[in-house]
Amino acid sequence: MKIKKEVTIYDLAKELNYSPSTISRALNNHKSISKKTIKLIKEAAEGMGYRPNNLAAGLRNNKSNTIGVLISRINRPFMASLISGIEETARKAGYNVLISQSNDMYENEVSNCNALYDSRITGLIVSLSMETVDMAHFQKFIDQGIPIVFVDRVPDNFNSYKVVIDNYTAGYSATKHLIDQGCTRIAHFAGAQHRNIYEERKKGYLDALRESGLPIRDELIIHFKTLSFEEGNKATKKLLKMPEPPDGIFSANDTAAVSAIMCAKKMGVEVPQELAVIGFNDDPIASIMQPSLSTVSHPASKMGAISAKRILNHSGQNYDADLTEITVLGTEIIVRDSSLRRARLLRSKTS
Amino acid sequence: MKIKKEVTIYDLAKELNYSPSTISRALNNHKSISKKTIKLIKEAAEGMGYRPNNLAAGLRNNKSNTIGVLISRINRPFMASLISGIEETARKAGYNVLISQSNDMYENEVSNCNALYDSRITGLIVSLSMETVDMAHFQKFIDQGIPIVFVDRVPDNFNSYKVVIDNYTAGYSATKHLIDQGCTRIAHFAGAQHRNIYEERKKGYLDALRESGLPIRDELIIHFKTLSFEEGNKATKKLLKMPEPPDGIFSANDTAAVSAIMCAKKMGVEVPQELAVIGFNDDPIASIMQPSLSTVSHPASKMGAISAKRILNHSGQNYDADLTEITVLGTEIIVRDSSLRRARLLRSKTS
DNA sequence: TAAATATACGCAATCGATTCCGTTAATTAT
DNA sequence: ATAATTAACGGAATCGATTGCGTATATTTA
Repeated sequence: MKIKKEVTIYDLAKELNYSPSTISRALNNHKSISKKTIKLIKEAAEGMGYRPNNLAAGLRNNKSNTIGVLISRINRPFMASLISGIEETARKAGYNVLISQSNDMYENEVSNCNALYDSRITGLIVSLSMETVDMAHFQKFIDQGIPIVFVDRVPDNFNSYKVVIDNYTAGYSATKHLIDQGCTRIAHFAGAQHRNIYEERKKGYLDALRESGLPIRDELIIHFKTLSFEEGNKATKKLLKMPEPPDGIFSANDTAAVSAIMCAKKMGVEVPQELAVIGFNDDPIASIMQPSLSTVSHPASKMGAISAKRILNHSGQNYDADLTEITVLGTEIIVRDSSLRRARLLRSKTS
Repeated sequence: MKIKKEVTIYDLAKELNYSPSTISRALNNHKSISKKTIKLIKEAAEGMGYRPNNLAAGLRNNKSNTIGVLISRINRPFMASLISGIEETARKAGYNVLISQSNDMYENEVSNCNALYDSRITGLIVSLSMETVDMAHFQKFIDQGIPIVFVDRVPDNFNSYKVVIDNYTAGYSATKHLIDQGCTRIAHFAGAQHRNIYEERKKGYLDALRESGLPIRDELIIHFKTLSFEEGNKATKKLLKMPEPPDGIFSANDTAAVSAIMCAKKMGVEVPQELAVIGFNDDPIASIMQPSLSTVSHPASKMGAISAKRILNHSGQNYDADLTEITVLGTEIIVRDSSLRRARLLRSKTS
C-alpha cells in the first residue's frame, strides 16, 4: 500500500502561484487577503484535499487547541456525563479533548499530568484522585500560564479555577429531608475526608442533626474508602445488626446507597418504612431500581460545559493566578420511594 | 504572572556542552550514546525541569503518539467502558487518547473525523453513528497508512480492522433462552437495520424461531430508531394491548428492555410469568433493577483494549489495506429474574 | 497631479525535536 | 606498529504553519 503524499500549504502555493504566507493567511481569513483570493485558495485547498497540520501550527503557536482532562475513572455515570459536556463544548469551539484516567491513584495522576503537559494542551480540567494530597505536579501548568479548572473533587490549598456544587447544602438538605420524614437515628456513609466534597457533605449532615436537636452518634458515621458496592454492603449489614439500628441512611454516593437498600431487603428490613435511604449523584440506576432511590442530583454535563468554557474564555487574556474564579452550582434533592415515608401525610397537609 | 521560559533540548545542549543531536539521542536511549552520557543528560533534564514537546516531535515524525476515538456518545455504560479500556491500554504504551462523540449524527462524525485527522493521530478507533452509510470520510486515513479499527458498530463495505462480538449467536441464544423458558410469542425490539449489529441480532432471533418451529409474526418485530426508553415504553404499551400479546421480548439493548419491564409492571402484567424479557449489554442497571434483567453481556472494556492493541501493533509494519483482521469476541447470556420462568423445574432436572 | 494612505501580497525566520551524514578519538585486529 | 573497526558525538537540514517586516501597486486626498 503506497502512502499518498500529504498536501501542504507549500503545494497549494506552488499550484496557485502564491506564497505560503498568503495561503496560510487566506485559510485563516486574514484581513489583508482579498475576498476573491481567499475564496480561490479555499476552493483549491478543498479540491486538492488539503488538511491542516495541527502539529505544525501547534508547534509554531506553542499550543494545540486541545483541552486535557484528568479524572479518576471514565466509566462512572457522573464522569462520563462530565466528559460529554466538556467534549461537546470544546468541539463547538474547534478544540479537541485528550482524556486520561488516574484510577484514583496518585502516581497515575502525576504521570498523566506530565503526558498531557507534553502535548502542550491549552488548558487542563481535573477531578482529583482519591489519593492526591500533594499538588506539585500541577505547578508547571501555572508556570506556563496554562489554565487549570478543578471540577467536583477540588483541592482547597491550590489557587485556580474551580467548578463545584454546594456539597454542604446538599448534605444538609438530604439529611434534613430524612429528618422531615421522621428519621431520628440517621447514619451517614462518608467518603474520604481529605476530599473536600465528602467533608462538606458530612458537615452538612452533622449540622442538620444539630439543628434538629438530634444527637450525633459516632457509631452511625461510617467512613468509606471508595464508597463501593461491597463496602456499602458490609457497612449496612453491620449497622442493621446493631442493638439500635439506624432508621435512615444518607450515603455520599448512589452506589453505596443502592447496596444498602439491597442489603436491607435481603435482611428483611422494610425500605423506607424501617430504613429510609438517600444517596448522592442521581445515577441512572436511581430512578429504575425498586424502591426507586431518593438522591441528590448533580449537573454533571453542565459542570463539564462550564469547565470547558472557562478554558476557552481564558485564552487571550494573561493568566492571573491570583484570580481564582469559583463556580458553585446548585443541586436538587430528588425525592423518590426509598425515603418517602410520609407521602400521604405531607400531601394532606399541603392540600 | 510572568510565564517561565520552557526548557528545550537546546537549553540542555548549551548547559551541558553537548549538541542538540546528542541530547535528543540520549533522551531516547540511542545506542550510539554512552551510558554515562545518557545518565548525565537525563539527570540534568530532570533537574532543569525539561519536558519533551510532543508537537515538535510529532511534526518531525509526522505522527503524534495519539489514538483517536470516534463514538456516538460517551455517557452510555458500554461506550464509557470501551473508552476506559482503550485509555488504559494506550496509556501503558505511552500513547494519548483523543475522544469525540458524534451524537449519532453523520455530519458530526465527518467533522470529528477531520478534526482527528488534523491532529495526525497514530490510529483511529470508530464505532459508527446510527446514521452513517457513506464511508468516504475514512478514506484519507487509509491513504496515509493510518490504521482504523472499527468496534461494535462496524461497516460491512469497508476493509479494515474490526473488533466485534458475535451478534448473530448472541441474538440466537437470547431468543432460544426465551423459547426454553416456554415462550411462544416472542417479540423483538430491533435496532436500525443498516447497522449490522442490529441486523445480526435480528437474524439470530429469526433463526431461533424458525429452528424451534415457531411462526414469525411481523407485528411482533418492532423496528426502533434509537432503542431509547421512550420508544421502548411506547412499543411495549402497544404490544401488550394487542389481542394476543407477546409472552416474551428480546430487546436489542437494555434501555428498551428496562422500559418494557417497567411498562409491563404499570399495566399489571407479571414479569417474567406473563412476559419474559431479555435485553442486551448488561448495563449496571440490569443487575440492580427488580426484577433483575436477563441480558447478553458484552466485554466492552476488553474490546477497547483489543482495539488499542491493534493500533499499537500496527506501527512499524507497513499498512496493508487488504489485510483485514477481524476479531470476534464471545458473549454470555446472563439469566436473571426477568426471564426465569422455569427456575425450579430446571433445577430439579439437573439435580 | 503629487503626496499620502490603503490594499494585497512575498521573504525569511521561527517553533523544538529528529536524523542522515559525517568526523574524531579510542579500540581491536593483524 | 599500522590498518581497520568501533564508539561517541556534531552539523545542518527537515517537518508544516505562522508572522513581523517589507514592498509594489492601487486608491484616495489635498
